[in-house]
Amino acid sequence: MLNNSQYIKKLRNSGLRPTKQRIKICEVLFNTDKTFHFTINELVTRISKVSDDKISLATVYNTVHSFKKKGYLKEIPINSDQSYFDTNTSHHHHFYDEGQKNLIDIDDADVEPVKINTKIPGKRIKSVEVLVKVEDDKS
Amino acid sequence: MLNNSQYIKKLRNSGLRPTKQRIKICEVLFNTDKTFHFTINELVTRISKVSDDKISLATVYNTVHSFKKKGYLKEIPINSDQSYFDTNTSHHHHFYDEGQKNLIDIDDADVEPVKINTKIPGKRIKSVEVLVKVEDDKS
DNA sequence: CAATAGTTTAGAACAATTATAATGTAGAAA
DNA sequence: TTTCTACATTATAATTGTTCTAAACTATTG
Ligand SMILES: [Mn+2]
Ligand SMILES: [Mn+2]
Ligand SMILES: [Zn+2]
Ligand SMILES: [Zn+2]
Repeated sequence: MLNNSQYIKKLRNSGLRPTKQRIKICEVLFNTDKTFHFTINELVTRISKVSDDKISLATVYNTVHSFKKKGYLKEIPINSDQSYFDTNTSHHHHFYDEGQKNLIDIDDADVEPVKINTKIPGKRIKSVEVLVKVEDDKS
Repeated sequence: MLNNSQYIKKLRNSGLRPTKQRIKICEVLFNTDKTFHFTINELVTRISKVSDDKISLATVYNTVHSFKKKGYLKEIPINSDQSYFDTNTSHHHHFYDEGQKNLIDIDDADVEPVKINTKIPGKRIKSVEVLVKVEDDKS
């Protein structure tokens, strides 16, 4: 929930020039109370809804990738057809409804620490993410 | 670790005609002690190494998809670029080394039951899978 | 056998993503 | 302010993984 001048600062601090395209994408992605998940095409649609002048598809891809590199977005491997991105960059988990193709956050606090009783020599754990697949409860 | 006539039975029992292509793919996928992960292209390579006559790419795709549908393979969402498949169809978890793009099984017994302290109304949990990202332990 | 439904195949089509190369622009230097 | 330059955007082409098509082939049944 920042205003444009704050996005400009944020971009500059990241070493990214605050172009009008990047600022617009910041607004669409971050100017909201709730975080959300999106595909590139969904993002393009959102952008076109709030803005008259269009941003080229290449720029949307470029921007999403640089935001991911800077840590402002996470990529979520759910579907091998399309990349899903997440504006929630905190450590968290997901419910996924394969039927509805619906992805819902699970707060890290709502998952008790996962104990892994094995390890790989020479490797250290970087993150532990839980994916909970759900289905309709037609009991 | 079955022989051809057992694959033929298995295929027939699944309602799949035991063609020589499907039998060959069964051999490559299941005639081994260890389960493994693969992409379609890696499978095509494996096939061409053990066989003179080639199986068309379309058939490899078709077969992998029907085996997945029959429950003989699982698809693993690791990478949004390419589909990864797993000949280990038991419930288990994964270590993933993003650097080496290396995927290693974690036995279900090596992960203590994951407690999720939240739920979605009207939905029931179908599975809980843990992805542990690892990196080089350069300490 | 002959008939038929299922299968394989080469290649076309498709969709997501990335590369290209020309044009535009933000920021710094003059 | 003007100029310069590295960075950014864009339209479009290229690439890649995957699916579709429709013709040829084959396992199975009668
Ligand atoms: Mn798929
Ligand atoms: Mn990707
Ligand atoms: Zn999320
Ligand atoms: Zn596995």
